[in-house]
Amino acid sequence: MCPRSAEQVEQLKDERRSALLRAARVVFSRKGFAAAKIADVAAGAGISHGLVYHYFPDKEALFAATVSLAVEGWQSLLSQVLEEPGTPLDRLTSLCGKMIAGLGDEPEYLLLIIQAHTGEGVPESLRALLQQHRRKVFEDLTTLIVEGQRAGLIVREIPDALARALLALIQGMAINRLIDAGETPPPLVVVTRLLKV
Amino acid sequence: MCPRSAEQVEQLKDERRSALLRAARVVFSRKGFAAAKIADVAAGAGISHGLVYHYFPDKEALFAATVSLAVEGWQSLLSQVLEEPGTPLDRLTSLCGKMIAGLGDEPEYLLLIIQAHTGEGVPESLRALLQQHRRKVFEDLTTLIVEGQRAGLIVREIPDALARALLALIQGMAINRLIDAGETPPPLVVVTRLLKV
Amino acid sequence: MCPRSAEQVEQLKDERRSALLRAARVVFSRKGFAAAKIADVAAGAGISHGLVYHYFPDKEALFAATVSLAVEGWQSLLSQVLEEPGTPLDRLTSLCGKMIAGLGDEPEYLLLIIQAHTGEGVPESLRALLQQHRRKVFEDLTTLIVEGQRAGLIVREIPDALARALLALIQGMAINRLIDAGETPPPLVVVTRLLKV
Amino acid sequence: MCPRSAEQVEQLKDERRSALLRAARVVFSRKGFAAAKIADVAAGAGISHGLVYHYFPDKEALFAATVSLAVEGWQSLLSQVLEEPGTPLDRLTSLCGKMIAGLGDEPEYLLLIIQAHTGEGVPESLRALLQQHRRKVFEDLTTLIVEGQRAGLIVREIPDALARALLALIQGMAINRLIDAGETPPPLVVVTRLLKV
DNA sequence: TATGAATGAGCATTCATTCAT
DNA sequence: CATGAATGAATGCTCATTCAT
Repeated sequence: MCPRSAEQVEQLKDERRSALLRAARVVFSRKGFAAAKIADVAAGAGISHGLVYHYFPDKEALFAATVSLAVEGWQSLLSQVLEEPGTPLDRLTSLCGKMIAGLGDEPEYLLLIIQAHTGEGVPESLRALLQQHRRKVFEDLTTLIVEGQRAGLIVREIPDALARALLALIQGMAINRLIDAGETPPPLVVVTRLLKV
Repeated sequence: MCPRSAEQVEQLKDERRSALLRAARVVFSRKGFAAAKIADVAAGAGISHGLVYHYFPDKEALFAATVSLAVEGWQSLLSQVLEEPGTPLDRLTSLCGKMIAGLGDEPEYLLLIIQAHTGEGVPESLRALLQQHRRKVFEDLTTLIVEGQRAGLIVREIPDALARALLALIQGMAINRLIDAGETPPPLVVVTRLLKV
Repeated sequence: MCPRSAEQVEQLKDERRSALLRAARVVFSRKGFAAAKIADVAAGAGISHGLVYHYFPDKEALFAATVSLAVEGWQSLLSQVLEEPGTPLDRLTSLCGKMIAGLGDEPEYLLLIIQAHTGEGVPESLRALLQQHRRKVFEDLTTLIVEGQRAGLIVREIPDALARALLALIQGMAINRLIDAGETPPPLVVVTRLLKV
Repeated sequence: MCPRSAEQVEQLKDERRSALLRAARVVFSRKGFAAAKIADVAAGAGISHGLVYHYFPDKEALFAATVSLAVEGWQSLLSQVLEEPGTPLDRLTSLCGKMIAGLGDEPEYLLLIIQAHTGEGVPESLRALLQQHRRKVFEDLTTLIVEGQRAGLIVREIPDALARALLALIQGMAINRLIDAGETPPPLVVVTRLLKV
């Protein structure tokens, strides 16, 4: 009845929703959409499987929300880096550093996106979101690379090819992180060798 | 009954086994172990789903055989390249070229290995095989890299880190190939920038 | 705490109980016991689904109460008509008229009784109540019919058969009312043709 | 391999399909769509629940097929009677007789149609089929009644009202048959009293 | 051998019921 | 008392696996 309680209830709901999404990120990224069990996600979030359906209408919606969150995380990371000071190469280096650091905390982001791309039963709307996201990332990367090339800081290869290689490298690192959690990723200086003149 | 017939039968069996494994490679790599349906694989090989069980005892065995084949392909590619003439950098370049070319024909190999690593229901023996494979690949790569560094052809970063980065790049390219079949992979010269001094 | 409040509370409870039973009548008669959702009934009564359990111990009890009410309505209609003045045929005609009129307001009574008869999960006690009710209705009807026959007002067919036919006709009309709400039931004069000499 | 075997297999499939539809008719008519369990139908047909899905894609399709069959049975009965010789009253009497006799063997037909009309989760196409069926039955009955009235054999009430009453009576009898299997339905002569002058 | 009918374990989803607030 | 979050049993449906033909 009192506002405090209502707020707390609301907050609890949000927390649980977040916990669900966190658990979903782990489960979906490791197993893919089809193999992931709602019961696993629920267990990961510490709730009963039935309760999942109070927060998301079905497995597909939970997956879509999880992937959307990952995409948003990427987008915000990207736009944040784009506004940093320094040369284009500095910014690309910062981006790679942040992505690599992110792999430590949340190695699932990239995996999720991969699963969503390749998996079955992924709704078309989600696939469209991902395509759009992919295009945006490439555009931003390519823009930075071209700027860096003009400044003479980045090697004069086809910018698109460089962007593709950079992303492939980061994604590959995410996968290796998942395959072997103990392994340390290659240091940043190795990654940026792809770009430097 | 007559030997000829028996041979033909034997040959037919082998052909079918191969067809099955080919279909399985495609289906498993795209959907993962759990989401792949035996019926899909059978349809891909042009036989009834019941007949699959004349060639493999169960789904797990079919998956294990498929992954083993992929691993063997890698191993043979690797050992073949190691015996090539030329500098260590030449050989590494050749390896990368072959792997990239392979992505065009059979982009599934790497994906399969990833699936096998992360999936559920993968038998321990298969996981062990993969670990061993992984270790061998790293060893060989590292050896080549060290040789190249001694020859002053390869940059003096931690060899293990370079090997890791190279593999991550190739794997990432395989994934992007799967996500967007139309996309052309980055050219070899971009890939080898990771290594060159 | 004060008596006034207690009374009001009591009254509120009664009103809510009635609202629940009214909503339950509609929902149960249209969907049957199994398909009816407690949440639907609660929504129909304008309360939360949890509150239903303050008024009825479980779904079965709510159903039983709903059916009992329908039975009581029938019984009271019947006993009221039996005490009316006029010939037995007059009273039967009056009964049919009231029943037909009732279909307009509350077409669910008969349906409910049918649902209770055929449904699963209906407690034995309820089924017994219905059997007894059925027997009583037949007895009363048959008595009236026999009287009417003695008075030469009702056709000399087996009284039990006439009673059965009359009830079947009324029930069938209730069903058609439910199937097609726009349809007008056959006029009373057609119904009583079953009986008249 | 031999044609005999193939035929037998085909025949077995048809038989099982029929057995399924027979079981479905019983289960659906007694419980309605929502409360009927696929497992019950399967058990009634003597097969496992999984096999049901080799014959019908889902519960809804099984229900639709069951109802369609019932509708077809009605339609064929009706058209058969319409071509019989004799006066319109003779034909109506024959129709009622056949319907009453049918209640003995397959009391579910009418109930099914009722369930399909009132139930939840019934696809719109099925509902349309039923509406159309209903309209056709009314038309045919009304035509017969009008003819009979012209011949002076049937009472001069509103033909539509007579048709409605006749159908309601038959439906009510079907329900009572279901409620109390032991009970004998009213004799034909009582039913036709509705019509005769 | 080859087929596909048959079985049943497993998972997504729903909903009656409970209970903390 | 009133709410709706939480639980878990039940049910539709899928699919790996078996086996009669």
